[in-house]
Amino acid sequence: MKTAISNRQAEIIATSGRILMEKGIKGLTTKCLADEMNFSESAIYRHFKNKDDIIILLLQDLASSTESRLNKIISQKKSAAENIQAIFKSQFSFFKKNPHYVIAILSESLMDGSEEIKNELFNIMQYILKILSHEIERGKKEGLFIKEIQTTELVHIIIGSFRLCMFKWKLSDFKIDIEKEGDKIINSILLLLKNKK
Amino acid sequence: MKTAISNRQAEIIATSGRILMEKGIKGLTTKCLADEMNFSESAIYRHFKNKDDIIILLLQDLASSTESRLNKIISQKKSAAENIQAIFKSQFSFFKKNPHYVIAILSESLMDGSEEIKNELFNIMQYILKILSHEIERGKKEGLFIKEIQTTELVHIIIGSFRLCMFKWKLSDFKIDIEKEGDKIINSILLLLKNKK
DNA sequence: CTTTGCAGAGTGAATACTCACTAACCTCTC
DNA sequence: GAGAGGTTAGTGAGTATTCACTCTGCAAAG
Repeated sequence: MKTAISNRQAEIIATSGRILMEKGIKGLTTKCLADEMNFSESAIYRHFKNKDDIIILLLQDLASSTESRLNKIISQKKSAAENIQAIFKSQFSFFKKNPHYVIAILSESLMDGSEEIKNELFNIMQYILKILSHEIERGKKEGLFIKEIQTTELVHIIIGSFRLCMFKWKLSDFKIDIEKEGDKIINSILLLLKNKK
Repeated sequence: MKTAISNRQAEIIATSGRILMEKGIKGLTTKCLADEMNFSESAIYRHFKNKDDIIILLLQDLASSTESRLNKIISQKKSAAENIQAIFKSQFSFFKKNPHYVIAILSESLMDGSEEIKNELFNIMQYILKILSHEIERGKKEGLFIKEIQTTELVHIIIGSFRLCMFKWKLSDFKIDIEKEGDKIINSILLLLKNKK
């Protein structure tokens, strides 16, 4: 399905990322993209069918990089708590290096957009949900996490906290130290999850 | 400061709410608003300086109704846990009746919009933050909530969970039973907050 | 001589907002 | 109680701008 990405396409999605950071979703227009690429608007359409396809490629990039990154972590088979911590740390450090993805993930305009884009966003969310659920179940079986609360709810609380971190970070124009703030939240959550003996 | 709202203005913000539900933020255009009001686009400007002012009034409505609603709850001086539960229940039942506010609250386009709109959204968030912090501090003093985690983090976790509820609800096109789902989350959170003796 | 990569000019649709104008109504005065 | 003067709420035709996207043509590469 996935055709190889040309150099030019890679450049375009990289530039799109930069624009996302500088001007937000609304700033990501074909005109702006062409300006930043130092070529004309019409040149874009030599490399992409339409604007949606640019965003889709960008999200596919995020999806595949997220999956390979997190799969590596959970394959190490440490404790559930350690894995969850490692997942969060990895997410925060990755987004710190690539904050433009946060703009895409939190964007309602993308969510309201084309069906394909929506699916890409869903896939990413579903994947995170899946591995978090798995780790929590594992933690419960190990007797480390409280069993009184359903996994679904725990995952909800974790993801909600994570998203709010991202949201606050974006609101601060990415000036907050997200790794520091994120750490605080992970540790608090892990403390809450701990089984009361 | 606040001048009295005319009937027409009230009608316009009510219609805006309906449009928000039917067509989302993107659908809330002056043309659409005029169509739904059965008058011309220009007539809007007899009642509002500009489109932003319509949204500001809508958010001010939300703010004042939220404050009076929640102030009543916390003034009853029940236990912190009961208050937090009542706050959530009140929020969920209010939003169930007025789901269009959820669209406004979760909207990034509004957040990226005018400074005044952003301030309105901030005020609402700040208010919720304030009363939740207060209740949690109270719960800690009463010895009901765990003291090992800072209030800031606990509030973050609670608000994050709440926002994710809203987000999922909106994603489902408001088909999920938000009061039921919300209840589950409140109870889980309150269980987590409980002091481990 | 065909494909690739681009430029330039343009298109149609949408958007928030303005402007000149008007019909209906209210109130005061003679 | 009839006109004068003013207000209110509306119309319809526009404006400037922005947006994604298209069409035609051109130059270089293979």
